[in-house]
Amino acid sequence: METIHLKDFYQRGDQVFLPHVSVDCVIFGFHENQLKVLLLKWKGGQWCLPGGFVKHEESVDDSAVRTLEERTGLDHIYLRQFYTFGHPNREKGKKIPDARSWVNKRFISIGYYALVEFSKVNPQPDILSTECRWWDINKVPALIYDHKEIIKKALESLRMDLNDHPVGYNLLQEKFTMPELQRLYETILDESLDRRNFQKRMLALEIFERLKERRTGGAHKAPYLYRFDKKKYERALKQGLKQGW
Amino acid sequence: METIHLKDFYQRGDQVFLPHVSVDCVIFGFHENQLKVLLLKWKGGQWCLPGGFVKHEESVDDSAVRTLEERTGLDHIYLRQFYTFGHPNREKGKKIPDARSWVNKRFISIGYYALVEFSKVNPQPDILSTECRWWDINKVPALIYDHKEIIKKALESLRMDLNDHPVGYNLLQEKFTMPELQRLYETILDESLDRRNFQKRMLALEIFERLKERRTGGAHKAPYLYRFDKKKYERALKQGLKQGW
DNA sequence: ATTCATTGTGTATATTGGACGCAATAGTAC
DNA sequence: GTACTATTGCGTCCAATATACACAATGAAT
Repeated sequence: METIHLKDFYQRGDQVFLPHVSVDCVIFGFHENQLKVLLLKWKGGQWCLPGGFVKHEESVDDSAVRTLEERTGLDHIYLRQFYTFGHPNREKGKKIPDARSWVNKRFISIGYYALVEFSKVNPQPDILSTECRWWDINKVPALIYDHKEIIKKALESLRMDLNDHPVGYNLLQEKFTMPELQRLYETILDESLDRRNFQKRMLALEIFERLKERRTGGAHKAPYLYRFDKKKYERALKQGLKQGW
Repeated sequence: METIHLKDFYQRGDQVFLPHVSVDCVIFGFHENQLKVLLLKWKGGQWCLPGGFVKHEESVDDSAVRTLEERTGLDHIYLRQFYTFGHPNREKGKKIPDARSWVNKRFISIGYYALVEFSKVNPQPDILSTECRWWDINKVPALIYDHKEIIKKALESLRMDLNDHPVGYNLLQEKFTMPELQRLYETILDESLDRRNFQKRMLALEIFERLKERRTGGAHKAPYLYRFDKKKYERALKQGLKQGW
């Protein structure tokens, strides 16, 4: 994409990308007890979700992965498709410089959300934007199109998924404490949880490994550090990780 | 669609429909204690899911609704988008008569599943097919493209949704008995449930109205008839219909 | 050494879920 | 009509789980 000139992109992008189909990514991060989303500042001045288009021979998933890698500098990101947005007027107020461009048509957008380790991300704008940075989930600015609705639905999906898929650790550093994991859950779910019951519940999943290290430096008793244990996780999955019925 | 000639559809359908975007519907029915799906016999001879294309000014949801109404003769059907399929080779072996047609390109397909009352459906083939009929979910024939995978994912989604959304009644007639509802759940979930606990659990939802009538004619004690009560349902939804956390 | 917020672990209670008992009932057999 | 049988409606008991809460241990600050 870097080698494509903007003019070419507008005029002949449809030779590379499928028309009418786009991908939008809601990239979640967690920093200073706040849930964040990564947004781009569109050259028109407004903010929007990082997204992209699907190459003619590329899978939609891969398109999302490519967008993610380009915006964050990371790979192997936790990614999940959650909904496809297809209202004909979802891009109300669309303003594309080149009126005749293929980009100036109606688009169906496939929504993905991603969970990333905040501190590792190196935000990079794309060729259509001038800035890329984190926003507090409660303070996102006005966004183009239906992107606010997409974020809303992504958060709802994440909350639902959290019930039966303990994926929250993807938002934390490799080693983390139970209090840190709890703050994360509380922030995502927007409610406070009992410290002791939370710990019991998480440990009952048997997908974390407790290290001998502790997080020192805090003003009080040093909590243990934990690490996600993929082997334990896969074993737990096979046993059926607590689901309905 | 009926007024469109097949030749026009292949040659100029892209003036009406978005290229590269399709909708596939997994229509579930329930009959004689069997879960059924409605399939079409493609003119090439193979079977496939009922589906369609999205008009330029039409929402994707509406496209699914249109397909549903055309294939079943019903409206106000319970419908849910569950996944979008976007692998570039998902239509391996595609054989479109007109090789140059827009239909002969790659398609992204948005998957919906529908729950319908079996006895009310009047199956209708579309212009690309010669036959439309129900198939037992366990006996579906070879299907084109990735349609078998789509059915599989639809069933998984239905099973998941059933945990927190008691939508099963959509598959039954207006009045039904608890044993009938239980057979339905057992069929969808593919496991047997305790009769008494099932009844307790369903009635605890407080979304059904028990009628004074009973289902007579059976060889034994006549069970009560129940009916879905939308007002109760919406009240229950507001109270939070049993979810995690 | 004392203080204090925080952590690790445990218990007591309430709620839910699953296994099962039993009387009532609608048809069948005689 | 009477006895029989499979099914239904309603209930109880026990285990599993979830929730509320108690208390000692810890580590930095004073």
